[in-house]
Parts: sequence; C-alpha cells; structure tokens
Amino acid sequence: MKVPQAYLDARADEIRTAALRVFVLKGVEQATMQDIAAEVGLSPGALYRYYPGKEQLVQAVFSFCHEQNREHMQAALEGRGSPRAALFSLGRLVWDRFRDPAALEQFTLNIDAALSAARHPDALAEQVRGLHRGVVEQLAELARAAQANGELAPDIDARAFALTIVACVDGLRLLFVEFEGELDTEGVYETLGRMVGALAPAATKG
Amino acid sequence: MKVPQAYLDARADEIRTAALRVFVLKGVEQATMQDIAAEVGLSPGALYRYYPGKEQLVQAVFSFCHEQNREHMQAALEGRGSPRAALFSLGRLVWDRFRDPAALEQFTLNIDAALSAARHPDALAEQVRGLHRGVVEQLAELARAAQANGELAPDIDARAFALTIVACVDGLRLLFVEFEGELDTEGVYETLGRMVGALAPAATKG
Amino acid sequence: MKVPQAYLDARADEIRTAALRVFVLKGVEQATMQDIAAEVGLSPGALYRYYPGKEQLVQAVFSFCHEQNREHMQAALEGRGSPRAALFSLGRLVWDRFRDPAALEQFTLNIDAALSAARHPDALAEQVRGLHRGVVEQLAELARAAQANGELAPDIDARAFALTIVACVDGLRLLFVEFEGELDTEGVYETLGRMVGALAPAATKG
Amino acid sequence: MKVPQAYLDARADEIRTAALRVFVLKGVEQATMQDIAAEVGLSPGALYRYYPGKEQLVQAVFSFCHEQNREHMQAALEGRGSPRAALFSLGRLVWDRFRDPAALEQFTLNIDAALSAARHPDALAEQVRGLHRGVVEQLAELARAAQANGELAPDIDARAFALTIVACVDGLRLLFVEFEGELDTEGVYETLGRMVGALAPAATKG
DNA sequence: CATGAATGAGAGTTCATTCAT
DNA sequence: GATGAATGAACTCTCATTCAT
Repeated sequence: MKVPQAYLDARADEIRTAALRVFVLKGVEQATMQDIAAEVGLSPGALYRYYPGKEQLVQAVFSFCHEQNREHMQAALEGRGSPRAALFSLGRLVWDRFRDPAALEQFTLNIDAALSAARHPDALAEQVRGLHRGVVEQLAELARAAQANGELAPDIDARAFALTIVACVDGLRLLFVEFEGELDTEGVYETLGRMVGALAPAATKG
Repeated sequence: MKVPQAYLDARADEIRTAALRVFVLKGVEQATMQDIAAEVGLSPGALYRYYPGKEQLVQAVFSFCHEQNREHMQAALEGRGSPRAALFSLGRLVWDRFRDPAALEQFTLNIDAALSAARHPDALAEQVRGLHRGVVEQLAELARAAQANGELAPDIDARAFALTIVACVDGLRLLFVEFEGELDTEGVYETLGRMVGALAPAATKG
Repeated sequence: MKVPQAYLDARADEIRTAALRVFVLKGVEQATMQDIAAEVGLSPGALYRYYPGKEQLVQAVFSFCHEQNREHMQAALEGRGSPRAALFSLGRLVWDRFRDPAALEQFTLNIDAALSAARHPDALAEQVRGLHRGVVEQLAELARAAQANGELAPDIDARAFALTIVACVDGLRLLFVEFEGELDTEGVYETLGRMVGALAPAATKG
Repeated sequence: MKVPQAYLDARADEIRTAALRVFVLKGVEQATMQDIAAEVGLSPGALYRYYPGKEQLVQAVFSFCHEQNREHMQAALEGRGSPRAALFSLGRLVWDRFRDPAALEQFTLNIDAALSAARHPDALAEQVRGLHRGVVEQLAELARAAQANGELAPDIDARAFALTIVACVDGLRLLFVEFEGELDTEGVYETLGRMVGALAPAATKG
C-alpha cells in the first residue's frame, strides 16, 4: 500500500512537470490533454487517474511554480548577515535564476497564472495573490531592519520600497520572457543595486 | 456614401473595443466570437464584415493597445525642459495612467500580447518587441542627455538604466493587474523617483 | 407597364447568364449568391426580385442549357436531304459546338444537371430525362428512315443505334470537360463517321 | 496489437464505403461529415481519427472508385488471344459491370470526380486525368496490335479509335446514371460491337 | 491501473436570405 | 426597385472527457 502510493505521487509529479513543459511551449489554453499525455508517455485517459480534469492540472502546475518561487525567496531571506547584505545576497539569488534554463518556462507560467488570477476570482487567484503579498511583506520587513540598522534612509516607506523591488523583478521577468532570454539582466542588477545603495542615509555613504 | 463609411469605421471601432473588454475578461484564447458579438449586440456572422477572422481582430486590439501606449510615451517624451525634468514629467504621465479606469484593461492585454509574442514567433510578436525596444532606446537616449547635462552619474550604463525603469513600470503594471488596481502605485513612484534622484552625480546632490 | 416587364425579363436573363458563368467556374454548390450578384453588378438582395432563391436560379440555368441543346438538336434534325445526309449534317453541327468557347461551360452544366437529376427525383430531373429521351427517339426515327432508304443495315436496332450515338456524344463532352477542351474531337468525329458508314447494307457500300 | 490495427483499417474502409453512399445520394459538396458519421453509426468527431478532414476522405473515395475501375480494366487487358478477341472480351467485362448493383454508385462518383477535376486544378485532378489517359493509351495500343494483326483497317487513327470507345463507355455510364440504371446497355454493346467489327479490313470481312 | 476509440458540445467561419433604408 | 448590413443556421473541425476492454 505504501509503495504504490509513492509511485502514484511520482507519476503525478511526472505529469505535472510534463504539463509545465507543454504549457510553456504552447500556452495553457492551447495545450491539449493529448499533448501532455504524449509528453509523459501515457494515454490521455490515464491523466484522469491523477488529476480530475485539465483545470486542476493547471492549478497544480501554477501552484508548483509559485511554490518554487516562494522557496527560492524563502531560502534567500534566511541568509545571515546585516539586512543590507541579506538584501543584496537575495538579489544575487534572484538574478542567478535568470541563468537557469528552466526559469524562462517558470516565469512564463507565473505570468500566465497572474493573468488567470486577474480574470477568475477563485481560490487559486487568492492563493497566488497571497504568495505575492507575503513576499512583499518579508521584503518590507527586511527594509525596516535595514533602516533600524542605519543602512537605509529612515524616511523611505518600507512597503513602497519592497513593492518597487518586486515590481522591478517581475517586470524584468516579463521582459525576459518577451525577449526569450536575450536581455541584459546583469546591467539591470547593477543599476538597481546602485539605486538601492544610493538610498542609504547620507552619513553611511562613501 | 460618405456617411456609411463613417458608420462602418465606427462599427469596426465598436467591435474592437468590445473585443478588448471580452479579451480582458476571459482571456484572448478563451474569448469566443460569440462572446464578442454578444458584447457589441451583433450576430456572430456580422463580425466578419469588419474583420476577416478572430486572429485579425486580436491583432487589431493588440495594435490599438500598443499604439495607445506608444502615443502616451511619445507625448511625454516631447516634453520640454532639462532631460531630468523630462524624465520626471514622463514618469508622472506614465503613473497617471494607473488612475485611468481603462488602463487596467489595456495593461492586461499588453501582458497577454507579450505572452503571445513569446510563444508564436510571428509578425505580430516582432512588432510588439520592436515597440518595446523603441521605448527602451528613447529612454536610454534621455538618460545619455541627462548624463551630458550633469544630471545623472556618468558611469551609469544608459541602456541598463532605461531597461531598469521599463522593467519597473512593466512589473508594476503586472502587479496592478494581478491585484486588480488595489496597489500603492504612488508609493512606488516616489521610491523610484528618489532612487533615480540619488543617481545624480555627487556634486549635484544636496 | 410593358417596358418595365421587358426590362425585368432582360435583367433576369442577365442574372441567369452570369450565374451560368459562375457555376461553371466554381461549381454550382460552391458558387455563392454574392459571387453571382458581383458578376451581374447587382447587390445580393436584388437577385431575389428575379428568382425566389438559389435553387430556382439553378433550375433556370439548367433548363436554359438543356433548352439550348434541344434547339441545336432540333435545328439539325430539320435538315433536308436523305436520312443518312441528315444524320451526318447533324453530326457536323453537334461537333461544331466543340469549337464554341461557351460550349465547355454548357457541357459542364449539363453534366452537373444530370448528376442533380440522378440525385433528386423532382420535376426538374424528369424534365431533363424527358429531353434526353426525346433526342434519342428522334435519332431512332432518323435511323429507321435511313433503314427504309437502304442507307443503314435493316437488322440494326434503331433505338440501340440512337443510344450509342448519344452515348458517344455525351461521353465525348464529359471527356472534353475533364480535359478542359484539349481533346482530339475531330478524330472521334471521323472514327464515328466511319463506323456509322460501315453499318450501311453490304450492297450500298463501295 | 495486431488485431486492433486490422479493426482500424476495417473501420476506415467502412467509413469510406459509407461516404461513397452518402456522396452518391447527396453529392460530394452537399454531403456533410454528420451525414457520413450517421451512416457509419459514429459521432462526427470519430471520423477524424481515420481521415484528417473531409477533403482527404473525398480523395480516398475517389481514389478507391478509380482504382476499382482501373483494376477491372487491367484484368480485362491481360486477356489472351488475338487483339480483336481481347478487345471484345474487354468490352464484355466493361459491360458486365452495368449489372453490378454497386456500379451505379461508382459511376456517379467517377463523374463527380471528373467535374471536380475540371474545376480544381489540384493534384487529385491530374491524377484522375492521368488514369483516363492511361486507359486511352492502352486501348490505342490494342488497336495498333489489331491493325498489325490485320483485324482492324490500317488507315484508322488508333488514338482516335480508342478515344471513341472510351467516350462511348463514359457516355453510356453517364446516361446509365441519369436514368438510374433503366437503360438498354446491351443494345449499345451489340451496336458498338458491330460498328467495331465493321472496321475490319475489307478482306477479313465476310 | 492503463488504454485509446468514441463522444458531443462548442469553436471559428460561411452564406442564403431578409428588410430597413 | 435597389441596397448591403445583418441574421442565424449549418458547416468543418477540435478536444476535454468517458468507459469498455
């Protein structure tokens, strides 16, 4: 009983991964269950043993992508050192993902998910928004810590700062997707880094 | 004979506007010609008098959205004054659009178009990318002018700077769409403004 | 009141002629009322003043074609001279039509009509069959006259002979249509002529 | 795995046969995929497992009909004996098909195909024409052999002779279709046989 | 458990026909 | 009478989903 369950889960993961590939390649709506089945090497009917329908499979893929993002974020935020150092090491981690060949796919799906969320006010949408809000909140927390530590000008609105950073990352990902990876992401990293650095209190500078 | 032509054009615009609404609501792929026809109050067959098919209607809508964006941008870039002032007045204009109730729809479509472009390497995709590239280029030009004018640190990579700004704007729009307009866009404006201001050469500061 | 009626009839003829052209070009089913209207230089709606619907227009065209054929035939059969001479002069007339540029069209329509007749057991079908039967009957009569005149072997079945000739003509028209006029129709004329000639009673020969 | 493939092929044949029936009944253009599906007892969508679209199904049916005709012809042409005997035994075989209940359908389709070929200058059209040309050529060859053997007057144009025979057969089939099988085909056989017989060189006669 | 043939609703699209102008 | 924009039913074709094997 236990081994089969493990097998089932592994198969479900396999399907979800294949679905992600197909979704990225053809778009969520254009991808057919046949496509996905062919990608896993199963028959179309078999998919329904693991997911009740296409919609649920889509949700599973979306959730997975956001979970991945969240984990990356989480790992980065747990870094030690001063808040400012943590912020920069977080930035480094986020930017390193642009080099991951799989990232293009996941970014695409994230954006697709965001659009979906904007259109269907269902549970998934709220979950996706919740994840995003969490990230902003944690970043704001980090900003506040940096302010307390004298590494960020105290008259900056921490939440707005966090939102700006998140917007910049999300926007870069959107552009990255649009230009299929041909983008000077490092230049943006440096520019943004300088901008953030320039927000340090006057005394700290130099 | 003259009036009819005007009526026809008006009808074509009506259809395009209705299509935009439906596309935003349900997504481009999910939106059916029936949906659009119902939105205009016409029969499905009638649409084909004005657009040869769904694809062409989609292109018309996308083109319209991008054209709108381009015009806003163009108008802003023509502003007089120092490069720095131009940059800020441009920013003001860009941000004011967040208050336009129609903007949410257009941003959604722009993102949809970007995703489409990422997936189908057709003429439309290249057109969309071209528009984006043009914007970055003009912004970079402005940055270079600002550097020449001693308003921006000379060791900043103008293109990377432009890309950063564009990413921030696009990302904010993505978040704006995701959160259905409930977003502190002004906070980001101020933060970004401060960041840009902080990039001025040391002497200018104070 | 009289002049308008003449105009109406002229217009109806114009439409029927245009319809024939379009039918031949695109096939009866593929031809749209729009196509036909465009060919006459009228609006689609106007056609309905002259014909209650497409079906009736089709019937008018079919009837016209068969009437044309019948008239050609009739004219030929009224020729003077011996039955044998009448038969050959009739043949000459029939074959001369292969040189008429409009004939390809009419043959095509005749075959189309024959197929239609085979499929719909309606009044038109019976009318078309009646026309064909009449032709065979008149030809058989001619054959009988030739036999009485000692120009055709008396042990030939006159109806079968007539049917053979008609089959040959219809078959050649079918081939003519299939090969778009690139066909050695004269060779067939000569061969058939020789065959018929060879059926003369032994004594007559030489 | 082997049995399924056989079943699939059988189903494809079943569909093709049903399509032929429907095509004959309503005409190729008028026949809908729904009609055909209903005739086989399947749902419309199921047809697309076996044929990629209506056009391909039409081609399959046309090809089948022509193939049938070609095989009949081929079998007949392989007959032994003198060229003259071969010609007559071929005639017998061709005429025997008029007694085949399925022939009416196939003739109808052949004519439909010929009309199609006349209108659409596509690959199918050329294939159909090629088949016809081949038949004429083989018959001409037979005629030449008959001439060499002293069974046919040497001053007859062999190709024109072949064309005449083919025209007669095709025309009879057209009439056969038009009159739904109520036709004295045997009378034509005898008359044509006599005509051909009468073309023998004078010496051979008697 | 897996298969894959079959389903059937619904997509985009066409076109004979109508009717307000 | 003529127009041509509008209709809406019907077409071909797709695909999420089911179920007998």
